[in-house]
Amino acid sequence: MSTAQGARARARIEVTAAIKDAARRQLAQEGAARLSLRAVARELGMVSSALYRYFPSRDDLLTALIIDAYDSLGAAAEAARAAAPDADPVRQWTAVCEAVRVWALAHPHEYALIYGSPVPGYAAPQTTVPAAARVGLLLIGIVRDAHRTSGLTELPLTAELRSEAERLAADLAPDLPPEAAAALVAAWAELFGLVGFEVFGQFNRVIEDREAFFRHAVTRLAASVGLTAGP
Amino acid sequence: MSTAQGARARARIEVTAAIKDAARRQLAQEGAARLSLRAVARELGMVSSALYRYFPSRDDLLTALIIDAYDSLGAAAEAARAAAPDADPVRQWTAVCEAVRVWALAHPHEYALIYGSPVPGYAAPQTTVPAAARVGLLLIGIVRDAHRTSGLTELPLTAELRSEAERLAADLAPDLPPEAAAALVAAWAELFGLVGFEVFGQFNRVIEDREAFFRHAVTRLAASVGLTAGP
DNA sequence: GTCTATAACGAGATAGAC
DNA sequence: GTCTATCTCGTTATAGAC
Repeated sequence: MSTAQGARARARIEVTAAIKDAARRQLAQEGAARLSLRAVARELGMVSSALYRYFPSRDDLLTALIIDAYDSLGAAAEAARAAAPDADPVRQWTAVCEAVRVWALAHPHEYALIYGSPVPGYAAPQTTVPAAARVGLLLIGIVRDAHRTSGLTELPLTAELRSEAERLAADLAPDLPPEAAAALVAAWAELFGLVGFEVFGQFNRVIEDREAFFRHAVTRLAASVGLTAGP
Repeated sequence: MSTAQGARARARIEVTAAIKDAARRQLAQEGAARLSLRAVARELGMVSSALYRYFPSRDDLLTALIIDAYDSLGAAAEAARAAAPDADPVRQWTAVCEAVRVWALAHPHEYALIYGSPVPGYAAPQTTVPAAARVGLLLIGIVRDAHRTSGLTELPLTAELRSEAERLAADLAPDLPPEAAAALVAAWAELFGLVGFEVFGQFNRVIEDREAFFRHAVTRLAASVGLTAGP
């Protein structure tokens, strides 16, 4: 009976994966706002009520897709950092940024799901937070390690922002100077500005060699958080 | 008869505006993907086919909303520049950036329409280009004026990007050094990364004092394009 | 000529009875 | 799970009011 249970569990996992795959295909065609459980069921030859065995509501299916997207992006970014030389924080930074860009260009609809316009009527539950935080935490880790080992270049901080920057540093990385914490959050948002503009077509007819442009921009972002090239 | 024509023309303008207003209200509730001509007509007490006298198709209505949004944002940004001191390019830059942020926070759904995820099945026609370019051209103008009068600080440029940067400068502002042109385009995208993260909720539970944070970030963006404070 | 209303099409969603 | 009756949608053809 353990084999029977195992088979059942395996079947459940497979069907769940098939549902998510079909939903992702629908995401590409119709967008998240029009994601329809019925259409997903139709594509799978199932009846819509059967889907509710796997996802209690459309929003739960959306949540699963969002978490998967964040995790897929996060895994790609983490792998890129792991493959970059340990001693060079700028190389690590640019490797992570480039992995984000490559993933986004390969999965534009999932990118739109997590970094595009919010889906009307949908509010992301707290369960998405850990997956959503992965790329940010990775960037923090790079800067923190560089701070510990080779140090950061000095950064400016206006008086107006001091208390917010101190709160930020306390939350994100207590060992980091507040200047670096504030610069890090800004660079994080700016990175996704660059990626979003490319994925959503704002660079059409503006930039030709987008890869070179991006590499240059994220290198400057690395400098803006205080990173300097390793040996 | 000129009065009769004027009355007709005025009525047409008024009805057109009412349709767009209702459509904007629908945009906020349902999102662009679900914008429905019939719902707009219903809200106005019209019949759906009557709308076709004003907009030949749903996509044309969307296009009109997009152009209006770009123009509203562009006008706000241009007014902010005009109100900032002529002699201080950094103040002008931050004034424009802050106007973009304020407009986006006041019109989140229209912001999503123009800088969020693309609407599935909709391709923006070339007629949106002039309106879409207004903010970018404004930022270019600030940097170009600063270059002419007070000069820019020196900027780096990798060999890899040189040809792209030269093409960019030739397209956008032939009098600007290629370094500044490349930095400008990057800062432009990064600005909308900052704004998008705030409007779309990515800063929730991360940044408290978003206004101070934003001001600090765009001041650093101004430096990244070579601007220095005036007298 | 300019506009609105009626009716219809084909496609798809939805709710409920069975 | 299935079937059906009733919604929605974008769009068009047509007829008539101003």
